[in-house]
Amino acid sequence: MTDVKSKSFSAGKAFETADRLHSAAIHLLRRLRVRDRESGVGPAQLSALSVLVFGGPRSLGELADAEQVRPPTMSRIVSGLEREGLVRRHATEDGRRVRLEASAKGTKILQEGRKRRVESLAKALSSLSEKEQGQLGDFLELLQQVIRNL
Amino acid sequence: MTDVKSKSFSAGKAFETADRLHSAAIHLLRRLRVRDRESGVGPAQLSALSVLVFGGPRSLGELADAEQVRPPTMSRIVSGLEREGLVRRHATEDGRRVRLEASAKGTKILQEGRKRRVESLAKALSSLSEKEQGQLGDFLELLQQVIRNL
DNA sequence: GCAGATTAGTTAGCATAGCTAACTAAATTG
DNA sequence: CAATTTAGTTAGCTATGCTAACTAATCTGC
Repeated sequence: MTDVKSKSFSAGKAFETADRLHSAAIHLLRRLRVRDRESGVGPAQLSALSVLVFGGPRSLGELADAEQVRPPTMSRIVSGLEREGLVRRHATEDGRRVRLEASAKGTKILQEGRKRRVESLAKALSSLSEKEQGQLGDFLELLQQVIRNL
Repeated sequence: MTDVKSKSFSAGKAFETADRLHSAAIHLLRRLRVRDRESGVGPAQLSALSVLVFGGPRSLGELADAEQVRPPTMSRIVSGLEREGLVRRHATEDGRRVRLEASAKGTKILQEGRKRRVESLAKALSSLSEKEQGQLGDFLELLQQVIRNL
């Protein structure tokens, strides 16, 4: 709040940017959750399923790493997905590892969720100019880079 | 993925933007949560406290609206904040309503959390050029607008 | 001015999701 | 082949989300 000029990014600006990013992420997810709940699949399950659908099969540990959660957390998320028939466990040569794969049903559910999400988003985006919509894509590029470095 | 050109925002692009926003929000929060956990205050509590600190005192219902959660959910979040002495309940003329106010301790804890968050974010932002850092602020403006319309 | 309706908040009970600690089972290593 | 390491699960805690059902206070209409 004080300290107006530092090397390249003022402390006040950084504080504000951090808070706004934090708040924006929280509120965005709360809104999207409303639509996602229609699928009967929780947000963590949906996100994990998305990795399997778009990134292909992998082990539980790899999925936990991709989702930045601990193995026990991912173990339970996968149990839920398996119970609903959205993901299948397969044995591998390494008897400790499991190979997780999205089922056809899981892929379908995920794509339906995407459809609902995009409906909400498209509606929200309609208030932006075409140019701004393009900028949003650039922003996401930047944001993804920031998150990777976080 | 097909349907390359629609009126102003192709379906494929909208799908991708929706997914990327969704995924970015999830992963951003997971990362920030790591630092926020040091405060011993959960993410929902921190977000609610932030509204009281920066937006001033208000009723439980108003806070629930601001945070986009149901009253019972906010009631419990506030109970946790009160238990830790970060928020105080005051009576109002309307006997049904409570006036929620951040305590000095709550304000201090929030600002410390901000500090930790901005440390992480500043580190992540250091990989961006100065110009990109400026753009990030502008794009946040856009994102907040999208969320308000969601 | 009081009976009934409305409004604010809480309580109870359920589910998901995060964690650590402690366990099992399988593979690797010396 | 014994000891260590690695992969995953189970158990148990906390926090957050919801709906349904409750209490208490205020407002409305006659």
